[in-house]
Amino acid sequence: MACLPSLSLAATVGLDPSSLRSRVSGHVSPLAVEKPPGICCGTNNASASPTATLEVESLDFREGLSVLEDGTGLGPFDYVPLLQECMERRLVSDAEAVHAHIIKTGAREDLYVMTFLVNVYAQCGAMIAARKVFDGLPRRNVVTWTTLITGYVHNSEPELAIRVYLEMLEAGSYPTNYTLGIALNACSSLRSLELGKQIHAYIVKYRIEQDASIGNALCSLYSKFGNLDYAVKTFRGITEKNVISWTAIISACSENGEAASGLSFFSEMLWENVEPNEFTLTCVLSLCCTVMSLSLGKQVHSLSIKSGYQLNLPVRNSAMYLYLKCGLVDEAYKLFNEIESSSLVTWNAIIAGHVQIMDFASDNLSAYQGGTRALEIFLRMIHSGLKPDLFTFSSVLTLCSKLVAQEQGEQIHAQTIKTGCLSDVVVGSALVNMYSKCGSIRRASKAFVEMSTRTLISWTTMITNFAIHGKTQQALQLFEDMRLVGVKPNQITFVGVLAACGRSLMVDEALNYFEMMQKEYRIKPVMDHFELLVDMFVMSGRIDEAFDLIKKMHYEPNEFIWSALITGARLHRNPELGLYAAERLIKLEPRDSETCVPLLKMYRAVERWIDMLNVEKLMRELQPVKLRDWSWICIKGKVYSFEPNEQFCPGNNMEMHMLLEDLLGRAKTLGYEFSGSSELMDNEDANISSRIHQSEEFAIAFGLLNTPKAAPIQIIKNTSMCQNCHDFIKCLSILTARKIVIQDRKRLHKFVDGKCSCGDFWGLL
DNA sequence: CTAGGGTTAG
Repeated sequence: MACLPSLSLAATVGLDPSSLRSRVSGHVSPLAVEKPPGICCGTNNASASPTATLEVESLDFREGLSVLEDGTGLGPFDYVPLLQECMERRLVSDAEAVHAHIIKTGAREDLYVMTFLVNVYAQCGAMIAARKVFDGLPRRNVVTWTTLITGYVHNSEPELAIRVYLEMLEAGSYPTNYTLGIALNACSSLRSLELGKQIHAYIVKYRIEQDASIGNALCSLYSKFGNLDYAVKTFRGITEKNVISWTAIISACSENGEAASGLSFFSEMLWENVEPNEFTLTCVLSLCCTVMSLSLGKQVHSLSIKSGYQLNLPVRNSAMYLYLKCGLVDEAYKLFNEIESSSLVTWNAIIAGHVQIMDFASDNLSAYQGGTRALEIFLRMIHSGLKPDLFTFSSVLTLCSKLVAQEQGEQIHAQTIKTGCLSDVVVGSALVNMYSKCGSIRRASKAFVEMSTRTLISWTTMITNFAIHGKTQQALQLFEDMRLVGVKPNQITFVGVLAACGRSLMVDEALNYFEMMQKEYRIKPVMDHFELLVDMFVMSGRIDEAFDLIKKMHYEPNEFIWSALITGARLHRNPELGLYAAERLIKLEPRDSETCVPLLKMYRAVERWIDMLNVEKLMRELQPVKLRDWSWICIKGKVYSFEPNEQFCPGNNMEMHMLLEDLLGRAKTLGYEFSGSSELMDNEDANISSRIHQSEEFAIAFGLLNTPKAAPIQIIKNTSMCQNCHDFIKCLSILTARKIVIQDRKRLHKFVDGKCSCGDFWGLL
């Protein structure tokens, strides 16, 4: 067989395993038994001591070279320290300098040195140079071949790696366990299970699965193909498990969403007295982060310091990320600032961490402050000359969606196009979400249509966002499209679908989908689904059905559900049900002051004054954390925050007040009426004759004064809007001819020409 | 042969 198989994937997959086997018949022993001394350590002249030569290690690299210049009659091993230095510095120019020198002194006759050189070029990412050196060699051994294959795998060229692997067999070299390991790795990068299986068959035939190098590679191969059971089986079969075996199985668990199993493998590993290395620790720290176990994470972190890995970058990145996500922000910053040569991953981690804790910060205020900080960090990162990648873009787009920062989001959109990152599904999905959350459903759906591939999350994002914008038909249509394409919806998809139905009070459809979710897709309903359905029943005046559903839940209903039922009971004059629900709500010790408002209204309606006083007392206790009303606006990458009746605004206070008073006057001519404070929590101020400005009104005024004419005004608010402001802002959208977008606690409001996209449920409540 | 950072809801 003179010619090599073609490079195409089809051809490599179609490779006949017998062709592999035939080459080794009669040669089982070297394959199964012989362990090569290593890829970059010597195979020949192993007795010669590579380090006992010139003392170049203490010298500067260039000086080292010049020492060599002066020397005469150098042996090949004189190059070893220099080549080692090259490996660490990873500079092609260094490698070239040494290479030239090697040619000059004739050391190129030495296979060990030349193999090392191939490895150096490969580590520098210079695969063309590596290949050239390789091709120029008069002879090669299996280590040389394996080195080249490894280089291709590490430089993301698995097709070439496989091709070289086949060339090697062709040339009559027998793979070692290392060669097979890296070849398996190439298969997993290629997503070629077929070829992997062929190599596996070969491995099984020669009974070398128990070998650590091969077993480890198999373990991670199965893991990458989502078969954790096989990975575990392979791991268990390895006779002499090393640290790498343990790390491989732990990371396999991590990869397949089995964080808890990963952690138990880790503890088993410690029981077996196997010492974790920096790879293990990094992976375990990330598992602690997944399960949000700060206490375990702290222990693992101190273990890594004790083991001498405190300076290892991945370890530090993981620890930093863990502390940030568990709320130890100062601790995380300490690590961040101490990292000297921070990598892109470091920056990505601190940005992503901030974005994620926005969801579960103890109060909204600190969440948005965290978001502000993340935006600053991102801008600082750009300023320092680092190039953002897929990870950065997806996090920052999500950040923009949470900050309702469209201007910033648009700039990032442009960047993703320029860098080619937009073709990534995750980035694409994040972009869709960003435009929608900034109030532009049109651009969101354009971005969605332009995606070349879509995942479950992409579809879910778009469906949910149609629902948020009140586009029920589009949401449901898209859901059907998604099913047609064969993508299986998940729990969250149905949250979007039910929300879409709820928005249009399509009760029957909602119930159909609810049933479909359970019967056809075997998805257990969670609290979110019940909340949406109860809400829909209440809005439709079907209180009894709401209560029936609550009784059927196999969860303890939460405060939002009782609160919705209370509202329904009050509106539809069912005091008994209302009082019952109130009792249940109070038992839950509501942590959210907004759920108490319906409670107060109901007690007042049935004249239960003592109960009312008690609830008010309860609310006063909650007040400091929850009731403070804040709004934010993001302009040119800066976030400005506002409180009600702002005394010290970031802008010109007087100008903002005057503008608001003027607008208020003109709104009245449009029929706006101030109906007293509808917020019961502001009861003290309810009698004050002058109108109180809520925080979002200041934010709008600031936006009007500081953005170009006709630019949309985009705001976030940590509490729910009151009806008063809602009416007023409808007028503002006419008076100022601007689109005004407000993301409040509960929903997205998009005010255009006096109308809001939220569907105006206010009248009902 | 083994490691760190990303997207959807509430």
